[in-house]
Amino acid sequence: MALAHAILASLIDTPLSGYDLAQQFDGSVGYFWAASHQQIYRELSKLEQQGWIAGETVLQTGKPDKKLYCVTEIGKQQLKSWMAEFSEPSPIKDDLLVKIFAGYVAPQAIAIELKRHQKAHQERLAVYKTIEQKYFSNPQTLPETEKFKYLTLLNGISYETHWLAWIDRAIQLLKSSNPK
Amino acid sequence: MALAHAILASLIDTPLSGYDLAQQFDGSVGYFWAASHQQIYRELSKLEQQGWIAGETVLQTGKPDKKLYCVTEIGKQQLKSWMAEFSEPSPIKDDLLVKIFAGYVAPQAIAIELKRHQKAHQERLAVYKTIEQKYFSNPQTLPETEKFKYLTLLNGISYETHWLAWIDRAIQLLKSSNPK
DNA sequence: TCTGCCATGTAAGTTGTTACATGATTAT
DNA sequence: ATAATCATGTAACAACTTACATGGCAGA
Repeated sequence: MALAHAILASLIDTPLSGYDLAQQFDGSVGYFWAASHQQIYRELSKLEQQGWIAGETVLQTGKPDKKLYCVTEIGKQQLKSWMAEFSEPSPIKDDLLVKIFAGYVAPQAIAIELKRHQKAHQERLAVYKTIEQKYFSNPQTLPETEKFKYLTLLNGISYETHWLAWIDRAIQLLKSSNPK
Repeated sequence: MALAHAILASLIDTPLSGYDLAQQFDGSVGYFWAASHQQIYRELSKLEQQGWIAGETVLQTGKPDKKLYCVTEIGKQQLKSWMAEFSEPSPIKDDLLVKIFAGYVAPQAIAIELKRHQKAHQERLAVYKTIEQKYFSNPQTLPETEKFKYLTLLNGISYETHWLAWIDRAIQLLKSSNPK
């Protein structure tokens, strides 16, 4: 359900094409709700059919035509009522944790995986910190809307920090048990 | 893919029935790879067909018969090679963050949601801490296998702590902007 | 010339969710 | 009586992934 609403949320401020949305979902919103371009196009067709969004084809010279979508009144109402609904914390699905739980390999192999993940989380964190410095260096003076976006960014930073701390601990714990 | 392997991992130590597995997935492994009983039964049929596991029907008195599955040699190999594969950090999918990002409701409504989630995370954390005290009160003396399970528990604790800290910050930030 | 970006989609397959179905036993 | 637990599944649907497909334009 949330993909539809994440799209609505993205279209509230500015009309976007499917392509634009796919870009957006590869960053910003995509950091906490990933979606491929195929999913997005499919969802857009469905939303247009339902009348939650309206599309308008824009002819372009030198580039393929694009179709800009914006949210209809019905769409806005739908978004609002979805926002008012309760939601549960989303269940975790994590390969790495399944692997570690299984513990069916040499600790060495796991250590390598841990280091790969460490690198990935460090990179993600660096991206978030850059965004923070660029757009949110002064949180006190942010307008309401921006405060919400800032909160999601803080969540990302907190999340990556948690992972990095845990990985450190994990590496340490595995080392202590395997001195060789 | 990981469901199959999570099941294999669960069956490595002891043979279990679909029902038993469903119970397990509602706790322990389920904390980082959720699956419903329908999914589990479907996956079990598939795994048996592929020859990764072998099922044996056990007649019971007073209870319906059950089918115990154990991992075959092929299954063990599959699990091992999957464990050696690289995996990426799993993408986040979180309703609450989409809602906050959209910021399309009264801050009040969001504050209510935040408190609901706070409660849920507190409960989860309490469960983890209980497990820690019960089974892992002395991490130094744990055998290798148990160390891995302990690590996943630590991850859970770290994760819930991260959420709780973020929620505190979020509530605070929303309050400061809306004194009324 | 080849890579990458712009822009849109289809098709097939896997995974996950929701609802339905059965039937015996045990506890309230 | 009624509800809950044990135990197993089917069926329909929704969501997601992977691969394939097209075609022009800009830059190295």
